[in-house]
Amino acid sequence: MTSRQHERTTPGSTVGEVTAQAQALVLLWERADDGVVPRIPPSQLRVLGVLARYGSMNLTRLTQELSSIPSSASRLCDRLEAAGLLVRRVSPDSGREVILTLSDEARRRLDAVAQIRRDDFAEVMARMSPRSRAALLNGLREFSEAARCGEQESARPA
Amino acid sequence: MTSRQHERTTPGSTVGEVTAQAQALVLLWERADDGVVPRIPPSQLRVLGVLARYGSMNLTRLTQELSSIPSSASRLCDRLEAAGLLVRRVSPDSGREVILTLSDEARRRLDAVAQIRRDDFAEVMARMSPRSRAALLNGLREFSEAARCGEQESARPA
DNA sequence: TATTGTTATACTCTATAACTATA
DNA sequence: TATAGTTATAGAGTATAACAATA
Repeated sequence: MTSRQHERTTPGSTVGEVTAQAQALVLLWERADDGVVPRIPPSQLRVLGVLARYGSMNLTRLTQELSSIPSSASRLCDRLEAAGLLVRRVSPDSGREVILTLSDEARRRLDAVAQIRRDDFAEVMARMSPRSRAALLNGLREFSEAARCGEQESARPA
Repeated sequence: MTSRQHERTTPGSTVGEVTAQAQALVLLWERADDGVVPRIPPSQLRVLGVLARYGSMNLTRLTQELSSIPSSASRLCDRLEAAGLLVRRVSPDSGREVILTLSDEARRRLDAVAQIRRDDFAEVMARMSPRSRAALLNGLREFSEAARCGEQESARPA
């Protein structure tokens, strides 16, 4: 399993170039997390991000999304609940499941992070040519689409 | 300071679209960190990443790069040193400064993470058209260049 | 005296293991 | 009996404050 089929269809040099050039974008993306006040620890922010992307879910699902384990996720939820960022309630369908939901305050904080991020990106993109901005947008759109398509079979085995 | 000049030169809708579509790339990027075995905690991996990008540095510089404080960074270095991933030695120029350097083992581990990342990206990019891959690469190149240009003045104030 | 870095203490984060409760 | 989740306990991560050593 050291070599894969796709490495014959997509030149490794292009893949290597993309990952190398993507770093600046990733660093700028992550920088926004440090900018929100009052500060939210990275682990907690990650939980909020998962819930914002996929909606309410139970603890088992959250555990999977975090590549974590139930006890760690449960502790995280303890702190988020204490901070008023998360609501935990028993599922109406199954008495042993818990439904995790973002609080309104959590949504406001996530909006703040997203706004910081857009400001950071706007500052960089203002220095790009319109043509480059369009290339970036289209490239990212196709990448997102391709990532969505492969979401099912590409879940990394435990 | 609620509205900025660049928002008049780059349409906010494009910026919003790019940040929205960039998420899939960022998530895939970050996923590689969970895949390295034996596992390296995110904070430690972040330190290694900083040292790999900028080379050896003293603790004050590392603290700045992490948006952290000296005591936290020093503790992190304690654990990295104990794990054999980092070498701490007194600077030959100044007896109160410490030079932090990656160990060979750290470089091997970082290489492993990078390889996982390239494999993940290759798998997604194999589902893109050559044209889209080229657009993505060029867009990211321009973005990186623009980010580098603005690095000086855009350091967020403490 | 200012700068560089470490240490004391306390709280947050994560994992292993043991546990409770529901299906 | 298996599944969903929580609770000990211990080690990793982070910040505030106090400290030692060098410039």
